[in-house]
Amino acid sequence: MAEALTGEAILAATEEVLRRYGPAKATVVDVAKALGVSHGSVYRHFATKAALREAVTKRWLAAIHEEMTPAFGEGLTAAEVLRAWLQKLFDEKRRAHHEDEELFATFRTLVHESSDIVEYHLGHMVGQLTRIISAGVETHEFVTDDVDVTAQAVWDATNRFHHPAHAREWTGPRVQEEFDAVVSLVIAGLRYNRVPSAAGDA
Amino acid sequence: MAEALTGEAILAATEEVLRRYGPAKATVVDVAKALGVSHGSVYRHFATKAALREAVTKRWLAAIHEEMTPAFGEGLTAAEVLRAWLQKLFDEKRRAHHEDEELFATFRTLVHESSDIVEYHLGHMVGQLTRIISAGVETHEFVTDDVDVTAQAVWDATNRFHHPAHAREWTGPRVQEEFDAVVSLVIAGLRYNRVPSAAGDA
DNA sequence: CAAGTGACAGATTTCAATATCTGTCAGCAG
DNA sequence: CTGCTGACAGATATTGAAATCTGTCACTTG
Repeated sequence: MAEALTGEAILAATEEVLRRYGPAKATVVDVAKALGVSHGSVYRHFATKAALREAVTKRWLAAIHEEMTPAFGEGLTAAEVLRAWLQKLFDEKRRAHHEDEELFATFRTLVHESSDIVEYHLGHMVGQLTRIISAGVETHEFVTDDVDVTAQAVWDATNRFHHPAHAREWTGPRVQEEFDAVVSLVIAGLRYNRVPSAAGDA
Repeated sequence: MAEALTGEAILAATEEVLRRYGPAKATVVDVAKALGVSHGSVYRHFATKAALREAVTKRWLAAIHEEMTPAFGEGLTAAEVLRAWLQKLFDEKRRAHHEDEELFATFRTLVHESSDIVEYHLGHMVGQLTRIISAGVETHEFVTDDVDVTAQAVWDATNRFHHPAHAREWTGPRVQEEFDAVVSLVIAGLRYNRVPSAAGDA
């Protein structure tokens, strides 16, 4: 018998099986087979198939989170940082959609079931937006009454360019242009935004 | 034999059948049965089942288009007209989602197949946005280089609140608040979009 | 005794036979 | 002639029996 069976080894094997068969066909028995153990052993580490699937997705999202740290830097305006961040997110999602097709489909499944992993992911992403917007508010580049509400609004407004339900639309020739237009509109809005309750007008 | 079989009668019967069975179960034979004719007769008026389904949806969308004429009026700012229009659209979609559940599902199916009816619908909606934004540009309330691109951007930015893929999210308690935040951000953006000189921040 | 096994019950999926549906068309009735 | 019918071929959907999968647990093994 080789090394002890670790959670990490199971996750790696599951990812492999998921890539090969896709979320619809991958079974716990397949994972066990890939590891050369009985499926009962897998259940010693992960209580249910859903838990296993979520753990794999969590691992996958962690890599994306790593990538998605805002690039604050010398002489960059908050608007530039925000645009770059949103662009990177869009690029990353597009890449994942057609390169990690099967894992992406797993992620889409989780979104559909609105698991707490997804909730955590959304919280993380909106949190990064909050950081960027706060930085802009501090330099008076952006104006807003409530950074959290505004960060959520920016997330929602760019929904079409990161929500997996719209992944099929990401291949069209006009998408980048449409993305740019939305981001420009959003950035313009950040320069002079008030939440509804406090909204004055021109 | 009763009256002649008209396209209109077939559409009404189809809508009824669709409401009763839903898009997954409704068949052309069901429609013919409801009309007391053979299904061959239905094919005399509509070349395929898809054409029939699209015609019903077209009819349904026409009613929504009727409803969705922007309410320009004395003393209303373009921002007010825009917000009211978007709110009405959101309300109407939500209503349709839970009252006309089956027809809404048919519409969702069409969106998924990206038929030309949907394309027409989107064109119409973005066209209305163009009208509203143009009016705002004329009174210098809004600023933009390209009204069409901006109208599309407004449509995309509010995607989460009218795209049927997100219908399930429309029931949460926070949705209205999130909708308001996005609309406020968008309206703020329209005031300041792509302006080189003028009104410095704050 | 910690780590893994494999047989088991109930749930879910597969598969192939069967039934139904879509779309066509020759022909019938007014 | 015009509008409708009904039988038909091929495509699609339904169904139920068999196979597989999930999750459990008493038991082996080092």
